Amino acid sequence: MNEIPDRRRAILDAALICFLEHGYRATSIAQIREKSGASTGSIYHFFSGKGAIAEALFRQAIAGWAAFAPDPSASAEAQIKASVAGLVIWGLAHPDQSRLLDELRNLAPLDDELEGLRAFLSSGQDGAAAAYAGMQSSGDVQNLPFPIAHALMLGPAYSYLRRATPAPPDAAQRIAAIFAEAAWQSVKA
Amino acid sequence: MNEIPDRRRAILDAALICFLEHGYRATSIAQIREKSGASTGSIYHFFSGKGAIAEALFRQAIAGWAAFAPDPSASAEAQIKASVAGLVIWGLAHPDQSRLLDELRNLAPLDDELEGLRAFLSSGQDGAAAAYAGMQSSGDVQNLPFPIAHALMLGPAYSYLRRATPAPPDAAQRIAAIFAEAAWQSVKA
DNA sequence: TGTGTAACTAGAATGATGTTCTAGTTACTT
DNA sequence: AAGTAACTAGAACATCATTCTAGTTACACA
Repeated sequence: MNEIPDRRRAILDAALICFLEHGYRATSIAQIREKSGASTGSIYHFFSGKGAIAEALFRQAIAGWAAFAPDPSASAEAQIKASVAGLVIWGLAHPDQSRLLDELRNLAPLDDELEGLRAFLSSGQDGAAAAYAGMQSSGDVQNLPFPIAHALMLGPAYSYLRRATPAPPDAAQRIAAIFAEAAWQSVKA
Repeated sequence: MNEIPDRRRAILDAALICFLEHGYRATSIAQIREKSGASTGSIYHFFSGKGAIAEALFRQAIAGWAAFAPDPSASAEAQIKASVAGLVIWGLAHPDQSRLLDELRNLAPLDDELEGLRAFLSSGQDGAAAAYAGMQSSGDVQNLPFPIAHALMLGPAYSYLRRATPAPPDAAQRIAAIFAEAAWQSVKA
């Protein structure tokens, strides 16, 4: 079995707290070192650098959102609405992690430290593009270039969550429904 | 007339080139120093730091987009469509500057160097909120909280431009029309 | 039980960066 | 001609991510 060493776990926990509190850039290795109790050497033993720590946390956070993944056998409308609503509901329930994801997603193309994240992100992009292509060929959605369709569907949710504050579940449901409906209206055939 | 080389302008020009080429974060003061021919001291004489240079360039770039500002006497539909289409057309004509604006806009809330930019951005946000409130009270648009309406209208364009490549004017017009139409459909009463 | 090897840890050294400091030099006013 | 404010230069400084060197532990195997 793959047991995660305590040190590695402690480093990740400390880094998550620091990243949520001060953001990725403003967090120094020294802060992570002090909060985790690990030494510089230990940190660089487990991770190739600050970017690799962020990447590990990114994958961990995205797992929380993945629970809302749409059922591939559902209708195009249901899949798209579920994707968008799931993103909004998860984001409003975990605004800190949501903002961290957004920060890292935007930083990745520009920051060489986050090169590993770029590959991970573009693979996710490929999956979404394939799913949209399927809906297109069954005539459920408009025949748009994927970058445009993607922006139409998820752009509003990303943009909103960037500045959103925590919301109680019922309010989050209402807000999610607005974005889900708008997404579907924007791309439906 | 003594045509003294304008140090301030040279610094801004050099910084713009560096920021467009490597991004804000990856640009060092040393690079700006070398490209502009100014010394470190000169740079810090004219600007309080790297963030202040970015802020000056940000205001300069936004002036280019402001040429597309909608006519306040037009209908709500025309104003909203003009705003979104203008953003997309300008962004596709100047992808470098557009990406720089986006980068700085996303970095501002997280980077203490860019504190000055935060005030500037939130003042712009206030103006947009007031304009939307006016359309709301005349019953032209849905009664949505402004952060949601803003995300619905401009989120897709922001999201698209972040990854877009230069496009010829006719293609840009077509793409802009898609986003403008979607924005209006998302918020119209 | 001893021994060798790999995993792990520590913290000092390194190199790069943004910023500040000190000491000038230039331009303009009176 | 003198004074002063604007400007310039580049060394000094503090902080950061990262690398390096020298250990210490855990554990397989004799």
